[in-house]
Amino acid sequence: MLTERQRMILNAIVDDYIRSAEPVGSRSISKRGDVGYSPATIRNEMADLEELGFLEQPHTSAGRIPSHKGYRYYVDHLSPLNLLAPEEVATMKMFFAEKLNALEQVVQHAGTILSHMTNYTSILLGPEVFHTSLRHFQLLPLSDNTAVAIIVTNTGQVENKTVTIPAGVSIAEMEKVVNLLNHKLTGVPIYKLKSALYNELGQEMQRYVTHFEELTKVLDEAFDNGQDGQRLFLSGATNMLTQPEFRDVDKIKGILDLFEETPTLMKMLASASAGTGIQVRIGSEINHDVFVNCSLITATYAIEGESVGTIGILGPTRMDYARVIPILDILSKNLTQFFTKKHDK
Amino acid sequence: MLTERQRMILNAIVDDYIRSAEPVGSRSISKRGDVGYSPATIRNEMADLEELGFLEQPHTSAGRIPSHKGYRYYVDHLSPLNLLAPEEVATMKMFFAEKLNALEQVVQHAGTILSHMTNYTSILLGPEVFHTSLRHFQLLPLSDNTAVAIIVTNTGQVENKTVTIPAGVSIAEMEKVVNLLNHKLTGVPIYKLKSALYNELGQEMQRYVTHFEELTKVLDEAFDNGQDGQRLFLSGATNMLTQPEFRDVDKIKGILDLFEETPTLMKMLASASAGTGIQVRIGSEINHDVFVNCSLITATYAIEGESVGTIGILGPTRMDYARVIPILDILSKNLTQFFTKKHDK
DNA sequence: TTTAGCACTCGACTCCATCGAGTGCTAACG
DNA sequence: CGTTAGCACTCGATGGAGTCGAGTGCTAAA
Repeated sequence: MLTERQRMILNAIVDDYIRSAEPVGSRSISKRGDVGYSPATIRNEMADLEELGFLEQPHTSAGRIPSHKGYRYYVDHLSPLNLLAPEEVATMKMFFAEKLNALEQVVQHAGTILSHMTNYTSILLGPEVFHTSLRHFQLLPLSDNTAVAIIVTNTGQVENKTVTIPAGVSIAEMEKVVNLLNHKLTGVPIYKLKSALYNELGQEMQRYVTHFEELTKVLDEAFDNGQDGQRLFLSGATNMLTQPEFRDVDKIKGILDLFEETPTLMKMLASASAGTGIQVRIGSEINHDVFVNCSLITATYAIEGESVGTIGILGPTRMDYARVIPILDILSKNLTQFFTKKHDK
Repeated sequence: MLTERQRMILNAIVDDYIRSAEPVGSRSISKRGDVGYSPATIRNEMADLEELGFLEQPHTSAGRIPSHKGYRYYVDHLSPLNLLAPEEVATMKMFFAEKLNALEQVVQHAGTILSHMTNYTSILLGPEVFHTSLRHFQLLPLSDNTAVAIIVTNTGQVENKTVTIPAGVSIAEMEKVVNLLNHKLTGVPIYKLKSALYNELGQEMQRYVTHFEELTKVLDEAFDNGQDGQRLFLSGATNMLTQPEFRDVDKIKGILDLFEETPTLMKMLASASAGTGIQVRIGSEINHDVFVNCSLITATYAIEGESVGTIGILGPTRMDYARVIPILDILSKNLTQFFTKKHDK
């Protein structure tokens, strides 16, 4: 589709623009050395590239900037992953050498590392409870009509919820049910809890328990891990402010507003997990008006081969892809390795 | 210190400036009606007020703006709490009528209500675990050498931590200890757990258990609720961006950066809890460079007479004190009432 | 003591000239 | 024929001059 020379020039322009955030002129490309042509020649090619839709011109007498299509081409043809400085790779490795116990803490910490290393905003989804299984269930009375339901997963995540106890249900009764559940449901994946409750245990429970219906309602409530099944971690939100394209308060407002809408961000990240490997979404590909000038790069991490969470970097479309992509790649792989190892133990 | 007329004029100026965010001239004050003097007279008084340090002049031919001292005077002499619209009070009442079980959720929700009602940023400290007591303790093995420690308080808060189990300690041994602890420590305030563990139980435990030292280390770890004792909730951070004084990205950057530093914010809020009732800190009184142009208004809420958390509103010094103060007042009182009632049940 | 009148100040805004980076086109060059 | 030098042209950015007007301080009269 593009000649070798066009490819080189487009590459050079995107590269330059990523560095400078200013429209790139033919002269500066010519002087870079890696494209050995005169400004005039480059100008001709630039005109062609613009016609093909890879470049844009803010106004007649300015240089060119990459279009979304231009970025897309650049990313898709990015040279075999750029090498990171060894000390940076070391930083990431070291992080996993640290003794951290709580799964979610590890993910959160990974987020701050990401945002610090890249100077962009990191958005991560914590390990999905979905694919973990029940380790222990408990119902602890607090007062006459409330109790805390506690669910512990095999990964050590603890979810809790305060539930209301229907009038007439005795503590003894509840204990019986809880014992039964622990006996029968330990090891069952969290997402199967509800169906297991109804299908397999329903009858048995009905035999032991008088207030069957009320109790299932309580358990329903306890097992219903709405959006709490996964936690969202955001780090380096203010890095957005350092980007010249967002120096304007009005432009940044919408973005920061969205940062407070956890569910929306979750959906955004979750929709990525379908694809495998590193996924790059540029501008409108993110499907969010406020992010038209942003790019989102995501990767997933897994436990035992099953993808359970997502790590992502959000920055301007003029993002340093060549640097961010390998960072995400390494970090996600390390996370997977770390969790899998931990899980096996 | 000030004449009645000076007080009125100062009041009028602060009032106007809060509304308009623009330097206030003598003419506009004269036209307000509540101060029945000509611009010339008011000009004279304004000159005096400036000399006394209550007003400032951005430049010679501009109106006056209140100085920190001016705001302070204004706040300290604020007329007996302004009345809120009944429907606003109703909004807050309604919120507490809702059936919400988890304590922290209530606080978090209160934060969003605060920021929405005021259009400023709300910062709240969740109920301190410190003053709650142990309801249940549990140690749940996950793998050969790790376990989840779960602490449930009488308020239904659940804290959990993954701990490492020293080699050689058997599960049976651990269970013995946990049973003993539940038997002896239920009802003990969280902050006394550690000392209770050492002083009262040390000897008894030593009798039953062989790996005494290793086990206390584990329990130490479990009971050590570092900064997790309290949770911070921030809402409406982007409301800051709508304030004309922060239209500049450089000015806002520092503020938003600090918003990501949870521990700093915590200290900031906690230092308020010393005072009772509503506390207003203006500009430099907050003791933070980035907040020189901000004011922080805080109130505390209590459980059983003991103050356990703080709710606060951060906005520009040019904040609508007359509105924010009663809102905070009502909400904090409602929170106290709500928690106390809930606690009694 | 209060107020009307007035000269003065100074930021905000508009207009305009200048500057320069970058372009597109044409013609010359190897 | 591809490449390049040369050149006129475009257009945003920059900066200075002029104007406007809100607001002041001071003086003198009511």
